[in-house]
Amino acid sequence: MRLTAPSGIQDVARAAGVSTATVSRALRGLDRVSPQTRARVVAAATELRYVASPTAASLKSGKTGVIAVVVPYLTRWFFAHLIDGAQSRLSCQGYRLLVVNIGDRGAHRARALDHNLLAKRVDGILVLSADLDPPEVAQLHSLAVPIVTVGLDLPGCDRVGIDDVDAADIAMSHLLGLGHRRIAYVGGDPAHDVHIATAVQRRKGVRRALRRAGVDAEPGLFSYGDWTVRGGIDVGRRLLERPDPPTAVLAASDEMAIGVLCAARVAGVRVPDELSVMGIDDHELAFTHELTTVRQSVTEQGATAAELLLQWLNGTQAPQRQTLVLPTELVRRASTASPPARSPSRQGKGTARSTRSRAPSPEIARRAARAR
Amino acid sequence: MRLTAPSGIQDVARAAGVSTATVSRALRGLDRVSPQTRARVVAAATELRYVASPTAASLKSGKTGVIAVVVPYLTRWFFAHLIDGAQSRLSCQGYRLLVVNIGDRGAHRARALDHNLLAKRVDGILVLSADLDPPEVAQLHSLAVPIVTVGLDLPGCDRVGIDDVDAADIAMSHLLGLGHRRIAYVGGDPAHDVHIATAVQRRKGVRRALRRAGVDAEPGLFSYGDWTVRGGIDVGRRLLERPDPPTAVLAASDEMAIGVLCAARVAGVRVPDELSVMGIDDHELAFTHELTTVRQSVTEQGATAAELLLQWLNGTQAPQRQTLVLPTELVRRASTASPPARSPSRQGKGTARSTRSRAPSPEIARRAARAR
DNA sequence: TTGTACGCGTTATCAT
DNA sequence: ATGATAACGCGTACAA
Repeated sequence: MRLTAPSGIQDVARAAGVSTATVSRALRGLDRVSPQTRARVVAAATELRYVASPTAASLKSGKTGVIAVVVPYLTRWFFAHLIDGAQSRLSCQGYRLLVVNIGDRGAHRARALDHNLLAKRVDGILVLSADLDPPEVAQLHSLAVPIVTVGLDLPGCDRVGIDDVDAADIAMSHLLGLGHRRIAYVGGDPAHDVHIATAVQRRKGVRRALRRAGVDAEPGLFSYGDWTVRGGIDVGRRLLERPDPPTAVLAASDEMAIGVLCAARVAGVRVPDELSVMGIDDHELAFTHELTTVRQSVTEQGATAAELLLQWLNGTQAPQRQTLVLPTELVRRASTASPPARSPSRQGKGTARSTRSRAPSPEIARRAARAR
Repeated sequence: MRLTAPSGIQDVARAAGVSTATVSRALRGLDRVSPQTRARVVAAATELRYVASPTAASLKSGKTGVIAVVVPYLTRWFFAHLIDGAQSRLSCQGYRLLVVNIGDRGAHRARALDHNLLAKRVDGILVLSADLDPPEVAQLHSLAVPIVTVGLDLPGCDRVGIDDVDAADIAMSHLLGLGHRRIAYVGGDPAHDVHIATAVQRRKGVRRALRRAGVDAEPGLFSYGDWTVRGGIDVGRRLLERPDPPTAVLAASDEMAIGVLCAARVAGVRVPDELSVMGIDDHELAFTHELTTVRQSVTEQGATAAELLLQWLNGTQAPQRQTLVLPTELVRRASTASPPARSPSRQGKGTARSTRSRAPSPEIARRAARAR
């Protein structure tokens, strides 16, 4: 009952009339301890408010019960949900979660990932869509603990993610299926997120859908944003100022799509009457803005990654060194519709082919419909 | 260069031709080590890629370099930003951050806060607006480490927050200043967040502003939400279905305000022409929805709380056991305007006094203007 | 300024 | 099923 001296394993051993070894075994639920003995030990431990020192336990066992999650941002929707998913799974199994925020390129990164800060401190690592360069990856590997990633490939690591090519294809096909032909794409900058496949993959999906529909990919309608609302506003404004604005915009993230929506509002362009807008993610913002999008369950990706890591740590399952692909799904809302009847303000210097037919091809329609 | 055996302090001592004690002193930057010796030791340590085992160091020193942040949610805007602010400050000082998500009332809470899981594991605790009941608080105190809170009072702990009464007053005064008299308030449920002052304080501010303006607080216009968009939608719909709907709605959070906005859209009520809506927070959603709100810097609150904790841990400053109040600021956007000209559909069973004059009193106008 | 030696509080190995 | 004891790897009085 005294608060002064936290009791140690010896105190419990004495109180229960057994050795420290038995206390340790009994309290950790190991076998080869008689029920009566265990009961006595547990009683004594409870009485003395004994809690094993995790530091001492780690020193001997080499296990810390801590998993590091490496992320570039904490506040963005995508990362907050990844962390949340991982956290819930990890805490169920008694693991604790250490947040490593490496931020957006810069001096902090080196410090955050410094070998010293993580060495011997964590049992495993979750890399959540963080764009690490080779030296940084090497640092993580030098820690010699299991690593599972979400959204990027790391040699020798399990990976969880969605099929980004397909997600973008689904989105684009939805717009094509509605009859749009002048569709702008606001992607992630592949020159920025060098080692993350997302930006590249989603653009690939966009091109695939266009190709299948027989629509030329006009370079002027492809632009980059920084995945944020603010970035979407900038790109959206530029697109709407064009002499031959698109009838639809697909953004690689909901946040950028919302930015485009804001730009349209400022420009007085009605959505979806004059402009269709859609994103990818199904962010909370997408719902409140009635944004059509392609849903991915980010929380589940985080949880799945954690699950893989735990299986590895428990020895239940060896690393498979391959990607676990989670599903995506088209979510239709009010921000997309068929393009306006052919307006007179068209036929700029744009595509050579331009629009050919209003009705979507059967293939496109089927594809656009399949996700739901 | 070998990856097989991580080198220990003895290896370094041998390589540098000194004792382990000197290695320890040299590497941690303590004095009483000659520059030459230190250089030799550092060289040897670098060469051998030596990193002191944090577990062993903790066992001896009693310090872990880890701070626990206790939160009820990870993904909500408010909490993600608090964590972000705290994290950036803590990592600057070499502390690491352990996330403790206690969730929303239920079995998980007990487990997450269990003495065992935290005992001897962290040097300090940040309680970020988590609604802990007395037993839970006792558990935290039993860990015998410094605690700093954001948004709630804990006996003997420093606290960081905003003046919630004032924030709500500013918001309400803005609406009153615009000429609104039938103003609904969507608050947080004080019966739910029992130990968090926010819900109570903000409602107090609302009442204060109404009283100052000489407007009766009609009970029917006061309702509760769960701080989420979804909750705001429900409340908003009910408010708009009333025979005598309000001309303005103030929600205690931007997320609920956005919900009201969604409800208005569904009901075909134009904002701000027919209904003014405002929130409190300055959430990212507020900007994209052009929502008028009262801004609080949540990131800064997290950072400030971390700073206080660090001062305490470094012995720079003793705990002051008082609240550090951060400023708030009115942000005018397009969701608020003067109420529509007296419509014929009014004069229900409502207030006895009802509207008295269109022009706001000088006091109200002054107050509404002062925040910016 | 530097080295020696003990202890931090467990867990794991062995013997019983 | 249980007990004795040696690590685990470092920090730090204290001695030199």
